[in-house]
This record gives sequence, C-alpha cells and structure tokens, in this order.
Amino acid sequence: MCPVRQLNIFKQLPSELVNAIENYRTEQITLPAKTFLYKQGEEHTNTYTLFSGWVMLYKTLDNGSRQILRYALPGDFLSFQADLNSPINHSAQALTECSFCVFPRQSILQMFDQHPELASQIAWITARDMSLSHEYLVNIGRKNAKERMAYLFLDLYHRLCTQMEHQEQTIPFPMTQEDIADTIGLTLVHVNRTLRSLREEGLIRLAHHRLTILDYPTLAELAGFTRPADSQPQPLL
Amino acid sequence: MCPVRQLNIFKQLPSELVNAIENYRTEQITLPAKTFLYKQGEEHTNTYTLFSGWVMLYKTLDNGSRQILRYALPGDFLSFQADLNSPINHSAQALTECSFCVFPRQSILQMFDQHPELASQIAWITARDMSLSHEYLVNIGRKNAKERMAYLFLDLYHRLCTQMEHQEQTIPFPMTQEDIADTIGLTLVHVNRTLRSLREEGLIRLAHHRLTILDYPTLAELAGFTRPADSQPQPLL
DNA sequence: TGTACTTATTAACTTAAGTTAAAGCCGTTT
DNA sequence: AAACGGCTTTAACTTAAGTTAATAAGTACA
Repeated sequence: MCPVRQLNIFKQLPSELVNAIENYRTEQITLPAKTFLYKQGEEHTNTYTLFSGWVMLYKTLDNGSRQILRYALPGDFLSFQADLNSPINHSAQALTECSFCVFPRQSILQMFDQHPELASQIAWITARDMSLSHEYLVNIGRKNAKERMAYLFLDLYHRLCTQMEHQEQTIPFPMTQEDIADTIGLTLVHVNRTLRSLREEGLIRLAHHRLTILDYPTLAELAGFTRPADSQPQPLL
Repeated sequence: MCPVRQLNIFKQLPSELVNAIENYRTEQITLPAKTFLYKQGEEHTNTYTLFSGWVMLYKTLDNGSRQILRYALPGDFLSFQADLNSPINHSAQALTECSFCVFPRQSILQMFDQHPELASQIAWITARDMSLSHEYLVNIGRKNAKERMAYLFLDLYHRLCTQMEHQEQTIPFPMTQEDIADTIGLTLVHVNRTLRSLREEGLIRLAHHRLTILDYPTLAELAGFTRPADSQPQPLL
C-alpha cells in the first residue's frame, strides 16, 4: 500500500477522507534511473504520484531535439493531461531511482465520485504547475544565459527545501549539463561556459551531481528570483 | 445576466446544472481596448470568463521587460491561480473591446459546494491551458525565429477556428509586432525581419491587423505544428 | 486637415549564443 | 588496471539574433 498520506495531492484533505482513499487499491512501483515511466505518444491509463526520486518530463520534436518541461520532485502528480483519451504528449524519465504510487484511471474515477473534494485538489495542483510553467516561459523568453541558469538552480533549491525540510545550501543534482541545456533553451557548450562563469564568480559549486548555493543573495538578484509564497495545498476557493 | 451556457467552462455540464448556475448572481462587464482587467501584484477576488474579444496575459520583470504568457480568446477562463490569497502574478490587458462574465469568489465557492462537477471542469480547463503553455515552452526554447512565428500564427488560427466555426484563412490579428516579440522571445526588430521573410516566401499576409494564412502546409511543416486533437471539454476521468 | 503619437520598416553594426572538434575526466565493467 | 562509454571542458570560428538609429506609414483626434 502506498503511503498516500504524505503526498501533496492529499495533504490538506481531512483524515477520514485519506483513510477512505487508502482503501482503494493503489499499486506502488519502483523504477531504476534512466528508465521511462511513460513515453510521448503512448496510450496511458494511469496517473502517478512521485513518492521518491527525481523525474524529468520532456517533449521531443520532429527534428530530434528535446525540451524539458519540468523536473518532478517527491509529492508531484504526473501524467495528468486534459484529454485522457489521447496519447500522452510528453515523456517521463527517471533521473534517479524512483518510486511511485499508481492510480489506475478507474480508481480515480471512483474516488472522484465518492469524494468530490479531490477534484478541487487536482485543480489546485494543476494551477500550481501552471504557474511554474509560466515562470519558465519568462525565464527562457526574456533572460540571458546566466540569469536562466541562476533561476533554474534557485527554483530547484527551493522546491527541494520546501518539500523536504532540507536546510543546507547543498542539494542533490542528478541532471547532466545537457539536461540543463534542454531545460533552459541553450546548447550544451554554452551551458558549460555559463557554469564556469558562475563558478568563477563564486556563486555556486556544481560537481559530482551535487549543487551548492554559495551566494544566495547575488544569485537571487541575478535570476530575478523572488521566493514564492510557501505554497501548501489549501482549500481552493 | 451573463450568457453562461456558451462558455467553455460550462459546455459539457448537464443543462439542469447550467440552469442552477445561471441563478447565481454573475455580473457582466465590458472593457475598452488597451485597458486592464487586472494588474500583476493586485489582490483579486474575482475570476472571469471572457465572453468576447481578445485579452493578453503577461508577466512583467524587474528590468521592465515583458513576457506574454497567453492570448485569451472567447470562452477562456481568467485569473484562476493556485494561491487565491496571494496577489495575482500576471496582468490581463484587453487587446480589443472585451466583455466578461464575473464570478465573485463567493459565488464560485457556493457553486462548488452545491455542484462538485464544476471543480473537475476547472481541472480540465487548467490542464488544457497547461498543455498550451508547454507547447510555448518548446516553441521558445527549441525553435528559431521563423519557426516560432509560424507556430504562433497557426496556434491562434486554430484556436480561433475551433472557437468560432470560423472557416476562412483570414483571422483578426489585434497584436502589434512588439506584442509578437514579447510572446515568442525575440526583439521587435527581429520580428519585423522574420515577418518580411515569411511574407516574401508567400506563406502569410499580415497587414492592418488581419492575418491571412496563404500556405498552410508549408507553414505547418515549418512550425512543427500538428493539429491538436479537437479538444472539447469532456468528463475528466 | 494638420499635428501628435504609435506602429512599422530598413540599414549598419555588435554580440551572445551556436557549431565543430579535440582532449580530458570519471565511473564501471571485465 | 586497462578499456570503454558517457560526461565535461576548452578553443576557434560562425551565425542568428540583438542594438541603435533614422525614416516612413498609419491612426486618432482636435
């Protein structure tokens, strides 16, 4: 049984409701790093919540290039899309070993039926993801290489800290420089150059898949990063 | 009373439900072109559905630049954000004269209470907007100027056609070249150059705020545009 | 019907980021 | 510990897009 209680999606629900949900059959699965949870173009019948590990979500273009849409962290809700009957429009690939709770469409349908509060939680979560997606639009559309990278680092740093009560300046960083490039709309080579420059200015340290924020204020100023309001799920309206 | 029945958000609801909703007090307002529905940083207590006209939604950066997030077309749902208690994180400005249905937070709260199906409609709509936002991330992050512009034109063309049973190759185009620039992450001057090039290749005509698609297949190929599945609201799960 | 303002157009020049290519590094496997 | 593969780093060169600036064309309204 999946430890449902700690997931974002269920965090603010009254506990008798959570108990009810735990009684639905939900499967828990584990994936090794680099494997796919699902691939763009597949039919999908499940939705997932990420329980542990990092997942990257991306779209692939006809010309073979890739745009990473989002890094999913523990608690995030995956594979929810407007048209559940169409093939899924992006891929989800594990960056580290990951575990998920699986909700077959049928279970969700039943849960919605019996506990309509859930739908408003889903709306809430989708709206929060939307807001993140808008931030990244601004980031890619209107900032230069250093600013984009600083923003990416701070966003991940913050999302991880709020998720995990994690309070160091160092976070795990499982992505490669190519992943960074495909996230912020640059090339691998330019990411490397920019990284060097941030390093030489003493703003960050990034090595062996660990990122350290050395000068938070300067980095935040550079990124145009304003600490997001601490966003716990809450009654929608 | 707002002609609620035709709005996206209510389209698939059973008609006795729509009747119930029409009984809530909803105000209808009209705004002239170039005025604001709301501005980034304001507290907001209403949500809106756009009934007629075009609205642009954008974020403003500290350095004064602007990233347009989305053009809202008739039927779209506005000002819904994850944290309804925080100041709104973007601005909404009318591009043409617009009319809206206003739903005070209190009305929505009541409606949700009595008709939980509404929440899943909201989730559906938010997920659809999310998908559009992802498309634009790909567009800005991984395409060159001509491709981005071709994509923007085709997206608007399609969204307008599905909305309005509009079946010409010419659509109204109320934005300036500066607006285009702030949508696809380019400068005004480069937009003008790119526009000329598309015009010289006989792909489009754009003048006096009207856009004509002259060579759809070539434009679609260039943009990497695949016609989105006709996305009518539908039962969520 | 002219004046004022906003939008569009073009040219000349600069620069940030892309491309290609070659080494070097690191972790894993045998 | 050698050999392999995937990452990272750097350099040299190219180019797409940015900048600045000047002119022209629309549009609104007094």
